[in-house]
Formats: sequence, C-alpha cells, structure tokens
Amino acid sequence: MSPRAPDPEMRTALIETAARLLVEHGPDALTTRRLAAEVGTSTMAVYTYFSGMDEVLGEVQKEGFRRFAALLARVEPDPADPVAEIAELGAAYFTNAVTNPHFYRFIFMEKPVDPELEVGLGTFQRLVDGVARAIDAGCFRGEPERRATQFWAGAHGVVTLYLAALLDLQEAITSFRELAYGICVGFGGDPDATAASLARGEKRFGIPAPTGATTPS
Amino acid sequence: MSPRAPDPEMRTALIETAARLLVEHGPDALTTRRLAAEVGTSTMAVYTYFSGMDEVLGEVQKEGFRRFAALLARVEPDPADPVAEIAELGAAYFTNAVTNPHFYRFIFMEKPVDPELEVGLGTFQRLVDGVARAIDAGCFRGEPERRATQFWAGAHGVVTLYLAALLDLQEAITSFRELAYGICVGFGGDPDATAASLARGEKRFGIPAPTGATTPS
DNA sequence: TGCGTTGTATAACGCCGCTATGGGAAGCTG
DNA sequence: CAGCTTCCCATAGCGGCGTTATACAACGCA
Repeated sequence: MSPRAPDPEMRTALIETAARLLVEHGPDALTTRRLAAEVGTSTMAVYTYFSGMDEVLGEVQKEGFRRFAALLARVEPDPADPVAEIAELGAAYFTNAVTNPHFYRFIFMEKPVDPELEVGLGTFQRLVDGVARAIDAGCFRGEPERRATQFWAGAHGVVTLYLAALLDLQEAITSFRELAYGICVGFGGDPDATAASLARGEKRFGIPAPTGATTPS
Repeated sequence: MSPRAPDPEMRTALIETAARLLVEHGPDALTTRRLAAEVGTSTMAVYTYFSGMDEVLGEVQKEGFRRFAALLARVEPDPADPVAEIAELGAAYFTNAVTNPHFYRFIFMEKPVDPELEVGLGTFQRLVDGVARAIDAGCFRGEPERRATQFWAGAHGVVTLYLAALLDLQEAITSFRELAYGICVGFGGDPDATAASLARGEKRFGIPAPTGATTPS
C-alpha cells in the first residue's frame, strides 16, 4: 500500500518557471493557468505541491532573495577598508535592481507573502555586519543596525525613483553615491577618506555603466 | 435633439467612493463591480465616465497626491530657517504615510497609471524649492534637485520599511530624523545648527507620537 | 407629440484562483 | 503475479474579475 510517488522535480520546476515568467513577462504573467501550461501540467499541480498560488509567489520571493544573496556573496569582507566594502554591497544592491527590475519590484515593493522571510533578513544582516565593522574601525559613528537601515532606506528610495523612470541611470547612480557619502560624513566620517573608500569599493564591484538607454523599459 | 444629460456628480462620486474604498478596505476592494455597487449604479457607469477601471485608479492616485499636497500646503516657507522648513515637509510626508498607509502604498509603491502626473511632480517641486532656499542660505551644499531627490529617497525608504513592519514607529522616526541630519551635515551643514533646526521644524509640524501599537496593521 | 440621442441596467465573454471529481499510475501485500 | 490501496493530475465547474454588446428608458428639441 504505497501511493504514486510525487515528481521530485515538479515543485522546483514550478518555482523556477514562475521566476522565469516574472523576469521575462512581468508580474501579470504569474497566473496559475499560465504557469501550469508553461510547465506542461495542469493547475492542480500547483495545489498538490503548494497550498495555492500565494505560496508559489512566496517561493519566488525567496528565490529572488537567494539570487540577491548570491550577488552579495561576491563581496568579501574587507577589514582594512570597511567603507569600501559598504560601497561594494551598495553596488551589488543597485546592480541587482537594474539587472532584474521585475524581480526587484516583486521582492522589495510588494508586501511579503511570508512575513518571516529569514533569507531576506539574512541579506540585511550582511549589511549590518559590514556597517558594524566600519563603525568599529571608526569610519563613522552610530548603532550598526540603525545606520544599516538608513543605508538601505536610501538605496531603496533611489532605486524606486529609477524604476519609476523619475531618474535616469546616471542621476540614480550619482544620488546613490552621494547618499552613501552623506550618511558616512554626516556621522563623523572624514570627507576625503570616505570619498576615496566609496570610489574604491564601487570600482571593485562595478556598477553597470550607463550606456545607451538610461531609463528602464 | 438633445440626449439624456450625464450626471455631473457621478464622475466625482466614483472617484471619491473609490478613494474611500481604498482607505477603508484596502486595494483589493477597488473592483469595478464593488465600486459600482457602492455608488449605487452599474459597472457601465465606469465606462461612461472613464475609459475603464485603470483611469479610475489613475484619478484615485491624483486624489491621493492632492491630499498630500494639501498637507504640504500647511508648511509655510521659512526664509529664516530653511532647514526647519525641510524638517516640516519631512514630518508632513511621514504623517501622510502613517495616517493613510493604503493611500501611500497605492501612490508611491505602485507604478503610476499616468506617467505624467503633474500633480505628483508638484509635491516634489515643493521640496526642491525648500531645499534650494537652504542651499542658498548656506545650510549645506549641493544642487537643489539632486539633494531633494536624496531627502525623498531616504524618507521613502524609511516609510517603506515601516509599512512592511520591519521597523516599529519609534525606530522609523529615529531613522527618519537621522537620515535628514546625515544628509545636511554630510554636505557641509553645521552639526549643532542642523540638529536645532530639524528639531524646531519637526516640533512645528508634529510627527504623530508613538503611543500604543507601534506597527501598522 | 414624436424623434433622436445618450445614459445605464442586464447579460454575456474570456480571463482569474480555486475545488470537486474521477481515471490511471505506482508499489506494497497476499 | 494478481489485487488493492493510495495518491498524482487532467478535466470540468464555481464564483469572481474587467470589459463589451445589447436593449431599454429618459430626456430635450422639432
């Protein structure tokens, strides 16, 4: 008395196909019927492997955070120049948003399906750690979590303006840089040293150069 | 040969009812059928007075900006202390978001239906003007539009974190304050004078005190 | 009074998320 | 190797959505 075995690849296929649909066709394409058709199954599969479409969307959100975390993982801790490290994390954040706007919107601009979302908070913790090193090294003053919140808030605000086409890419990059500079120097950072570190970190990660079209589709 | 006259109040009633539905029941309540039922007409009215539901939503967005602009209008230009004026504008922004979270979400976190949205840009211009006065007065350095963008980005980021329940009200207010302080002082503002002006402006407008529940529903 | 014009109520179309149902595949049991 | 139990999933249906076609009712000028 053993039942028919579930397809171990089906759940993964649904999530990855949903993520692809989001990236390629935008959030409107994320319907149960279209997802099932794209995978080559019926809508019932969604209810066999998930509680409903909402859980699929939650998994897509997690997948987005996983990809973002993978990008952040490219940034190595730099005890010698923690402000440069923060600039690298910022560049990674910005690059992630510009490269995959649909994903960014879905992850950061919609109310999270899973309020816990430990994987999302993990990416924030990565920033808190970097900021804590900078504060310990005396690069600027503050409480790590709160200062990290402010870096994040600024980055998110600039990205949001960019994605709403209220800023072109060049303006967005400039504001992004200056906001980081303002926070560091505003809380005690040395102006010249801060500018040098931010430039160093940004160069290391490499923000996408604004060539050709400078507003998102 | 004169046809049946259109009801001059119908268009307004639809927009205002839609706004009320958004405020009281959230964005999911903004359906054609429910809106028509609430107004006491049929769904066809939406197509008689608008091109479709999208145009209604666009008008709701404009209405939200109009209410926000009315709040900003309470802030009088203060040539003697432009940084206090910026703090007042910030407090108005924050209050607007906290008081009407559904409206804030709808206006600032969803892609605008009408990309022009001159009324929305008008509210931003109000900030640019205040920032320009501060720069002219030597309170900090920069180009008005870009610096205003950065204030806006920071405010929006903090509000977003608050509405996502990742910050409680007290944390949000603190980050809000410190971000403004950081931008001013980071670009040349005198620390003590900036802190005093920000406190003065905030006191004048009055950010809602965090009493009782400190996270949005 | 009649006619032309136009608002709008009703019903229908094709979507949506979701569920009820039933057939068939799978593997343990005798 | 049958048989039976179990569960996957294809099909079809339900109530919702935005939108559209149609028919009727209201209105003002001739």
